[in-house]
Amino acid sequence: MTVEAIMAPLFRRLQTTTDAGRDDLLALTSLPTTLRQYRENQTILRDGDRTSECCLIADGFCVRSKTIADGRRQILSIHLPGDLPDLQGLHLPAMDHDLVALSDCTLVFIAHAAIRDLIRSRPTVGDIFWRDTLVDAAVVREWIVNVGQRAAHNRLAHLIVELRERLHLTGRVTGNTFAMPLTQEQLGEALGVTSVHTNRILRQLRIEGVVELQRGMVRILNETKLQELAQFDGRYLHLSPSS
Amino acid sequence: MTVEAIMAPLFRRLQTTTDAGRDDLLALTSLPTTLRQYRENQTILRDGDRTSECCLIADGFCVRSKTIADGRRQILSIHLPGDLPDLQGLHLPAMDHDLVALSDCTLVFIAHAAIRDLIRSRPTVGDIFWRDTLVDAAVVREWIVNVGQRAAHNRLAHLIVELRERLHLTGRVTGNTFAMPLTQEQLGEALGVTSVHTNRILRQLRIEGVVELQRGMVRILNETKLQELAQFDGRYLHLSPSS
DNA sequence: GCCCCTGCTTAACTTTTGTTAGGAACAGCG
DNA sequence: CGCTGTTCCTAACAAAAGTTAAGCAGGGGC
Repeated sequence: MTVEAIMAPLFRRLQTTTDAGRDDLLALTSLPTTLRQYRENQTILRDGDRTSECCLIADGFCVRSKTIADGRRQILSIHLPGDLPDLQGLHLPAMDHDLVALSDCTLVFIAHAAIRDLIRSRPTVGDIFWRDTLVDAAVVREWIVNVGQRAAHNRLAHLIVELRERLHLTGRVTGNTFAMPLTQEQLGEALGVTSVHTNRILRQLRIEGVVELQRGMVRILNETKLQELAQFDGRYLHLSPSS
Repeated sequence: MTVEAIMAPLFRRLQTTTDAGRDDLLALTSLPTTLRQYRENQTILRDGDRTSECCLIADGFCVRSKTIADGRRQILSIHLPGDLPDLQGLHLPAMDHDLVALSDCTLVFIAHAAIRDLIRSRPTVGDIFWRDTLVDAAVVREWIVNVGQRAAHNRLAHLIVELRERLHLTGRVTGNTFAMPLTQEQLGEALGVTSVHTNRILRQLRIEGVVELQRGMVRILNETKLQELAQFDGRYLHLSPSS
């Protein structure tokens, strides 16, 4: 896999969401990287780990999650190709959550030292990365709203729309279908409900002809109804450099 | 109010949580600031606002919140003296949530331009601020776990302990008492439950002799029981520079 | 001192969600 | 091909939380 192919989703995302210059992106390709493959369900980083490198998702889906004392688990965010899910490690030495591969994944790792060097010589890259962690935080804030205030079926609708918007950025939506490789159990952990209840909601949405979820693929059946349920306002994704 | 008095809580916090040098802190005092007072319940920044300055809380409590279409509101985080609750504005031009004064507040505003200049001349200050936004994000992530997985009384206990830990950083806890100036309605908005249910939980905790909340002051009656309920693991606060 | 407003408190009732417990479908593997 | 383990699906029942509707308490303004 070439560096260009690995970095493609990141570049595509940065090109539309930031005003990174051509030379900034080029500088990124010169970073030394280590490619690693992960299997479905494999833990990439564990709560408490101390990291000396950051990872970029070249392919596959990952989640951040936290497990509390009684064994319950909460998924904190879903990460797609082009995401840098542990960029915070640059300034927070210890992980405060797990990073897990949802599907088989291709990740590349970049040493913190190399990133720091690049930022020192090119402060704009630092600004782009800082902004990236801030958008990430904005997504996490909206996640709180979802889990805290919306009814379960609205939550699911909102998550589906968010994921579609973010996948669209890197050209991973075809028609009304896209990948969302979470089991109903994991979906429940993301939404803060049990797997039984997730199943109930999915059935309801299927029967009402809103969306269908099969073998990790979402198919949107009725866009209008979906929008109505999701009440999605994508400003928090900060998709344009000026937002 | 002198610059020193205004910056004191920020300095105290940075001194224990980062390895900011004396000269870095000194450099902060030289930033031009504008002092503004806000009344209880006054909105400081509105969802959608475009900012050209950041604020530092010198005194009082603020919250970030989001209101969804049906009028429900979710509180996303609580901010204390020494916090920079809209530092993200440095790289995200538009607010994606509200910032509201919970109590009467004293804030100072610092122009983005001045901060950017300082960061350019002192990259360490940039690192400290970046880290600050990352810790903020970590707190928000834990908030998801709270709202998503814990039962309502555990949520409240967790919030109380978190707040105490953070207030302790700037010496705002005396014995087993500290300020938490949220109405039961607001507490519900923070925990993702209704005000009626908040009242139920508070009554239960009062009867069981765990905590008492009166006129915006928390009084911890039984530390052991509180810990048991909160299952608090403070690593996510990243209180030491090496964590 | 009284009024008014906000916040607190409670109860009765409804709805949502969790729990427990199965069985069915399906994929991977020997 | 049949075994095994996971995921999906469903139902019956229990618990948690929301809704609605009151009355009460206390502080600020007149």
